[in-house]
Amino acid sequence: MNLLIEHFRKFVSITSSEEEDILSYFELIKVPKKSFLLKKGDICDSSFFINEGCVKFYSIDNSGVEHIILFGPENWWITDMFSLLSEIPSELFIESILPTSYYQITRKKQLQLLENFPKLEKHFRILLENHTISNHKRIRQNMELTAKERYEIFCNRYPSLIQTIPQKLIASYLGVTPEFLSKLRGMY
Amino acid sequence: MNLLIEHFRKFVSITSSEEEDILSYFELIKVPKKSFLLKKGDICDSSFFINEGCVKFYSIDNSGVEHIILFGPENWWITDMFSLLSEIPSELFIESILPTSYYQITRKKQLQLLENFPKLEKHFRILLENHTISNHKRIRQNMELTAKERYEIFCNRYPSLIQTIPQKLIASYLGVTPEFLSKLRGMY
DNA sequence: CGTCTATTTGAATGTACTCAAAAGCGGTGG
DNA sequence: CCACCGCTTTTGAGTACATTCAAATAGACG
Repeated sequence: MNLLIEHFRKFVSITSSEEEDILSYFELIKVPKKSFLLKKGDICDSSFFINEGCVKFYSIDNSGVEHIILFGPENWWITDMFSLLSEIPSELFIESILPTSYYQITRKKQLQLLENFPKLEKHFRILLENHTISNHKRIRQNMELTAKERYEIFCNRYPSLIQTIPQKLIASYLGVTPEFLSKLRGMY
Repeated sequence: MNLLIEHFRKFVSITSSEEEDILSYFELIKVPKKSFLLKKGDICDSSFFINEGCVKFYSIDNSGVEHIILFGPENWWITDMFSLLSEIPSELFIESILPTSYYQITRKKQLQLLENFPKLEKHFRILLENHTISNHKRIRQNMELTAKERYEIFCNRYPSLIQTIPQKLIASYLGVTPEFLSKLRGMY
């Protein structure tokens, strides 16, 4: 019962004889919290599949403030696509916020994987389609809703994260200051 | 010299004998401005490639305010991926803001196209990758920058749109009121 | 030319931010 | 086991960015 293979099986059928072959393209890595999978300035050459734990994908603006673009919980696929494709140094960070294990695959190996298992093209296309849908929702919500409404939606959607991660990370994801989020929470 | 075929040729090689066959999956449609390619409540069953002109992709919030998620100028690929994939009625609108011609392809035909020209899978994957990069930039900019900074970036990036489309649409894209954008522009 | 829409301007308001300080909480070492 | 340290969360006062509403002006198009 491997999470990564199960993940592929959501959209593509994989025989048990293929499993091992596919997994050989990946490296399984365990890290404690506060470990960096990617740092600003690095050229991102890999994609990551979060197997256990959670990472944050974020930027740091000119004033030194952190902005979380998205969380990568279990079962999430994450990379800095811009740096990965352009081979330009990344402006972003990927960092574990819990003890985390993840599968890493370099771009080169990913391309080989797709050569050898063309049916996986479909899998990655579907992932990207779903990701695009989420991004549009996020953009809409940031334009249409107040911080309070966004917080309520976040609580409903990620009840488990609320319990396990610091409020200031949620504030950073919602695009407000931790102080302001604290005030919102008081308004009930 | 066909824009759509040239577009495919950016990432995938297409022989001249394939051209006609590929184009047969699409329908070329011309419309005046203020025509709807998609309305809220419709199930989106097609994707659109903008050949000439420009469309806006937007939502209308509970207060009746319009929020532009993205512009689709020439050479742009656009659809409501959520509705297209889920077959749930769309919450979004796609509407021409200039006289526009576009290629339309239904989901069904697109899947057939991919069956018959599997190399196009790669093309659509790359499109989605680039789209994902743009979305992340947009999310970052909305969190990191003030309205004024976002406006300046928009002017630099889409100088041609500034000349041709109403300010209020730019305000809607930037996520500010038209009145406030007008004030920003006065501050030079 | 007249009508409709877009843009500008101004005053009052609201949402969210900054800075500062206090309170709470969790882990670590003595 | 408790005391202390560092980090997170809360609270408060003052401020800034952006909105609302209203009205005037400018532009576009039949």
